[in-house]
Amino acid sequence: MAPTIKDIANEAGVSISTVSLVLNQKGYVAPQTRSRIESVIQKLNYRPLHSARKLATQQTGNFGFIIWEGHFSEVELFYSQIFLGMEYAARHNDYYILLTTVREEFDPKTDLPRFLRYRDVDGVALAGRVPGALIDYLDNQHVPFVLVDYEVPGKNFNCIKIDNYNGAFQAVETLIKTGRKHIAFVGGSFFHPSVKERYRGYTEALDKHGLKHNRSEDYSYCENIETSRLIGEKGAMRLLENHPEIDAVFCCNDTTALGVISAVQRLKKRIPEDVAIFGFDDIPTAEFSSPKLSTIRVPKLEIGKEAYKLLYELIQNPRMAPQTRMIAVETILREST
Amino acid sequence: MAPTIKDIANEAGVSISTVSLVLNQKGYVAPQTRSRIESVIQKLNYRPLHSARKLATQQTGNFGFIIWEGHFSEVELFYSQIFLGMEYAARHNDYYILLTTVREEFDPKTDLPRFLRYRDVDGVALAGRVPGALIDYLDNQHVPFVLVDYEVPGKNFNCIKIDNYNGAFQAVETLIKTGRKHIAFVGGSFFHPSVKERYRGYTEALDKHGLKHNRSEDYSYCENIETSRLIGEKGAMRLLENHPEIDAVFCCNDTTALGVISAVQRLKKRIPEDVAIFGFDDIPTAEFSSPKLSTIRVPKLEIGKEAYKLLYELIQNPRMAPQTRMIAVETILREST
DNA sequence: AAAATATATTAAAACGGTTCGATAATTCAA
DNA sequence: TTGAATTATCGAACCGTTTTAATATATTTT
Repeated sequence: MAPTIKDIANEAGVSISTVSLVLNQKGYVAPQTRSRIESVIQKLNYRPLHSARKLATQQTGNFGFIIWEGHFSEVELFYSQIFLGMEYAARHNDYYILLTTVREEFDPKTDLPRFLRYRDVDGVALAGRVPGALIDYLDNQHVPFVLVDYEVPGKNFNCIKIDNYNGAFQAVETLIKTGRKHIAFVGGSFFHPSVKERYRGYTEALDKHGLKHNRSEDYSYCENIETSRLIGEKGAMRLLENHPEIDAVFCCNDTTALGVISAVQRLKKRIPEDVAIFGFDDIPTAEFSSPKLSTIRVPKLEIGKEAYKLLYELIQNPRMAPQTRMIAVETILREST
Repeated sequence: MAPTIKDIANEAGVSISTVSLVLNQKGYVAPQTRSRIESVIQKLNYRPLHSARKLATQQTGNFGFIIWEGHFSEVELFYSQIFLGMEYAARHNDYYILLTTVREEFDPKTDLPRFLRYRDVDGVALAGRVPGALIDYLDNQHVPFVLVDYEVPGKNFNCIKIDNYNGAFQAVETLIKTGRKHIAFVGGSFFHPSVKERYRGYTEALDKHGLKHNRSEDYSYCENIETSRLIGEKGAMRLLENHPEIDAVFCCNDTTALGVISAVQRLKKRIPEDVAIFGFDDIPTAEFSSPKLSTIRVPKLEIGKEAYKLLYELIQNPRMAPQTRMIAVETILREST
């Protein structure tokens, strides 16, 4: 059997209280006692039992990570990477991250994730767009939570945001600086605040450089269909057929951009000579597409790490005022521009 | 505060033992007592506290899910889907799945996942190829584990296998039946038993139909480089340049096939008229590539579910003899053949 | 030198469940 | 009718920690 705190206490000739104190670095323990206990711990390879510790401290030691079922599969590895970032951060700490998905038609009565029903988490990270009913539930039940890459307009929740506006602005400005005059926008639905922000970055970059004529609705294509890739293909087809003068496309994410690439290639136009293409996210595939995709790198691991940190601080200090943390992005130039 | 078992007992006018009995459906409880207790539980929305229960039963209530760091990112959503399958199965039960990755250069001394170091799991699922040192560790420490989509030659471990041989055989036979005479093979390293099996299915299908001349080494390309996609591109390039007569390529997985597709398109050959392409796995992207990819569907969710079930049985009956469960695959015909 | 403070250790009471064994009431078999 | 078996309930021990408050000793301050 695995040794318990009692075994350590006996072996070291002290009470279990003292062992607990060195375990948690609390109170006063004489230096030589401490080191004696520590060496016994080493020797017996002792680890405190999670459930016992959690029972005593009245914490669960878990954070939840919730994502739309569709997102987890569709948006490639974007959210998986954010999850990994959280998991990495949690490794240096005493928390486990429980990943689960919720269905598109979410009803808190029946679809509440198990770890919420059983109160098995101390807090929750919500990745990407997430059912409003879920957010309301967490808010009402006072479960600490942070929104990751999402926000609720008009509400002041804890969130980790990506600097979508500046990323888009930089991307489009880069396109303009390389001489592109007719820059189109292709993306998903404006339901997602990130898309909105990226679109805003796009338009304001155009404005700054006096390319207002790009801003007609004709130059942008937004639709909410099954997959981002399909949006890219359909969008590129329609825009390029109606407007052969288009010489660059800024895409609202990389998956969409991959769709655009394949459509442009089918139309026998050269990339980047005839049409330059810019993505957003820097998913792993972006580096291996042909041509390799220029994009705005979103540091996904760092986002996860930041989400973890915020959640952790929230647990330590439950009355902390909600805050927003903005994660900077980086321009990555490859072959598609 | 959340109600405890004591609150339920008081409210129902019984002892906590009795409440515990109905909670766990054990022993004898009079029908009317049971229903009285149940309605109190309903009314107060009581849930037993995980850590308390786990402390008492001496179980952790967790299973681990371990995967190479690279795999989780590279092989698209294959393993994420298997994870999801496990998570779905666990939902109807009392287990949580803790997902973590291990580095390529794994050393049990320093890189042991936290939940193993702290003995926080009752069992572990290992997805795909996984460090031998990790398997040895689990075996020595008698941690129940199952290999998913992997096996160790010569060792009799619990595992969930995909029917790679028959899948490959079917795929190649399908190609042959549509008149293809020169069928190439492109894939990753033979380090992975699945690749070996798929190659065996490939060769035996050729043999059965008297296409032995395909079997020269010239018709297959295997390399272990960064990404499967790149393997596909390089492989297709080399094979098609040296052997213009090749009229079909069987790929060891879908990601590789996507690489092959883009190489073939770059060589200005038509798919499937000039070259038919067959994948393996049926990753989500397969349905949205152009042309859409014909492939062998591997039921990833089901694999996860089966892994969970096997692990669960293993916990119930620790002295169960190691067993292998084979998951059947399905041919999916789309546009690339 | 006495009082106050800091250091060191521990016994015992939680934390919220499960389970063993005792006890009592009821049903069954001989 | 009696003894055994079954049904029903509960007290108490236990699971492995943390934490509070008490006690003892050493050190500092007045």
